Amino acid sequence: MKIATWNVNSLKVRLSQVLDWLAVNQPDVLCLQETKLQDENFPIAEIAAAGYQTICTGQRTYNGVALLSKQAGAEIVAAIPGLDDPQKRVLSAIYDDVRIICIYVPNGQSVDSEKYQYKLKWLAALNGWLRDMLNKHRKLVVLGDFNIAPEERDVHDPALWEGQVLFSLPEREAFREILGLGLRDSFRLFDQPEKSYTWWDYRMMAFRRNRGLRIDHILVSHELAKICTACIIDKATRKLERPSDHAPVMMELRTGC
DNA sequence: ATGGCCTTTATCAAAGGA
Repeated sequence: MKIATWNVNSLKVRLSQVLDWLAVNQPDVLCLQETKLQDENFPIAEIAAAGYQTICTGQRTYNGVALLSKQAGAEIVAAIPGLDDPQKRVLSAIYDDVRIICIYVPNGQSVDSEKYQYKLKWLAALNGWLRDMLNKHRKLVVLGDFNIAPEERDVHDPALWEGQVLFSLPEREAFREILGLGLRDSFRLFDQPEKSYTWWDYRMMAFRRNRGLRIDHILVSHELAKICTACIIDKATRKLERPSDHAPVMMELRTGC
């Protein structure tokens, strides 16, 4: 079972790239963030023609998440219970017997902003929800754009980023606490190339210079970590014309189907 | 050096992203 995540930074702009990527990589489930589409404008027909079903929850201009899958998802959840949040950042369903939770964590803007406080509050609510979900689902995947680089090796220039949003200690601590609930960072279950990142700024030729951050993650419960066989970042999409600033991340499980 | 680039929108300037 192949499960992937990709912040596409507007599905309207990136639809042809997503369809190409599905055809080449054949994931069972692809989780999208920053679709920036209201549900009535979602390209369900084009995605169906490519052999994928859609579950989406979107809003105009900002945010928006979706699940594209070969098989139908069940028991859909589209918000963190108990968190009053109009922003569309969460979507979850069960595929086969795996509970998949797609998230788009708030960016935070800067550590002295209200958006940063919202980010920390959002992460605390996510933590509480994941604790409940892990109690109910031994086979659980949490993936998406976390907007957090967990460790120094996930940042091209840790000294430059020290204390900055995406790498500040409170954010990294929130990430660590989520792992502490009983999740593993699937990317780090395997040997990986040094300086592996998932996001590069559009400016300053950041991709060409590999000045990036690893902020998109696929976390797996301990039961799934035992059958996880690979996790890769697909940098090829970042070289396309009009790329998303994020690359897809894909993980594979040795499952029965 | 506080910019740079990309996307969206009640557009031709500003906000948000990361």
